[in-house]
Amino acid sequence: MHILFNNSLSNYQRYLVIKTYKKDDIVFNEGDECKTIGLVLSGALQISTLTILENEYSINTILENDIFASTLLFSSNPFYLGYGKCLKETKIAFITKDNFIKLLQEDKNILLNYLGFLANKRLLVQERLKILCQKNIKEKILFLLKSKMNKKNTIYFSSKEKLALYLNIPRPSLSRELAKMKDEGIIDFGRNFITLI
Amino acid sequence: MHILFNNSLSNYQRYLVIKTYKKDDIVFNEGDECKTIGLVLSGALQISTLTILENEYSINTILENDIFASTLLFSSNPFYLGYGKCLKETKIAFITKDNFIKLLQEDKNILLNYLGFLANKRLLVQERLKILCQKNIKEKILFLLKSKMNKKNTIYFSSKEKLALYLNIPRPSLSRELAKMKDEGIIDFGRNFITLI
DNA sequence: AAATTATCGTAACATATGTTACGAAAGTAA
DNA sequence: TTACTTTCGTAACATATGTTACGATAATTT
Repeated sequence: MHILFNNSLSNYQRYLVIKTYKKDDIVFNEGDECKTIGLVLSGALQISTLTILENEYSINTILENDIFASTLLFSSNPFYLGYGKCLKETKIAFITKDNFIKLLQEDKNILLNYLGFLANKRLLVQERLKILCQKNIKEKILFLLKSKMNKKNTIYFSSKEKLALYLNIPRPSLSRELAKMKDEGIIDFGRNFITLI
Repeated sequence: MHILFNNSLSNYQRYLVIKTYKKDDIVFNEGDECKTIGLVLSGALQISTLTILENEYSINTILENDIFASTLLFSSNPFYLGYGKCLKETKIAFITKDNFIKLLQEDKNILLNYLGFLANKRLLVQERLKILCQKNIKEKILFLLKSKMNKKNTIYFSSKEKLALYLNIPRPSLSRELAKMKDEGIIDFGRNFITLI
């Protein structure tokens, strides 16, 4: 099911513009005015945003069935702070602000879907915030486990490097702490999982 | 101006229920189902949420002209994770989910106000997230300055203790780093301000 | 003004974490 | 299989940060 539309996209043709991009195509540039919300229908869009401090970019990848610019569009300064580039062939549906408002007002399902989407996004960010606020690496790992583990007390991840990035710590620091906690008998872990004992 | 309503609240009487609480009154308890969004019209509501890890509460204060439970109401598990207690006499307007949806669909201004409110909330959280992701205290302080300072390159705060809490560091660590940066000639600071040089 | 309380700066010390480098293990491709 | 690349664990070292305590200063109350 689509994140916004319960019915087929074709029912909403008059509200949206669908564009198809090739790999490395630029979707928007830094400084462009943000006039539309964007739904990634397929492919992957990489958003690189200039950081305030240095001339570096923080990177965020929008995958299939996700939405971008949803916050920016309704903020008081709706200009892109970075650029968006496609990582592969990507199909995006754009909806102008006016059309989007119409959709939200006319279609209760879309409104509910969108409010649910925003709630989920916010919960994800808040969870990360809480993890980063833990006072040391051990607590970060435990918090992550308790909030994300399944019924078998296990979390899975693609790589330790990615996990360390999410926890905002260097990978060797993560490895060291995991080894220590395994010694203490608190957890077990493998190449792509951690289990709480 | 009110955060949701452009006109007088009395125009929306049939959509909302206004309650007045005394100091220390409980507005909701942990485990209660969240069926309404709440607008704090005056006073202050302190929300204490149980943390996952320990039997501790994280505290969040909702002041006049702010909204609470806006995320919870549209999440998949809408039950309060903590309790809400009034810090002084407090007036709150409650709107049921159904009524709130009606308001959003029928009144374009309310929809826009609410989307703007959510956007601002999200930007605030993201900004804090970015600060916490800085690799050391100096960078945290600089990031804070560059994102929040006024035209005179200055930020103000109520106390160093509060600032340290926001940066998620101990107060003495903040003091030490500020002194160091003052020595280096990067900043100036006083009891309730920091200026970038 | 005096007394009391809250906020803050400072220092000494302990320690958790960052940094760097290297070899082992796993994964991938030829 | 072999060669190559990526991911990972480990260790040694440097350092930033946490912790604790105490006096100074500012703010508040009496």
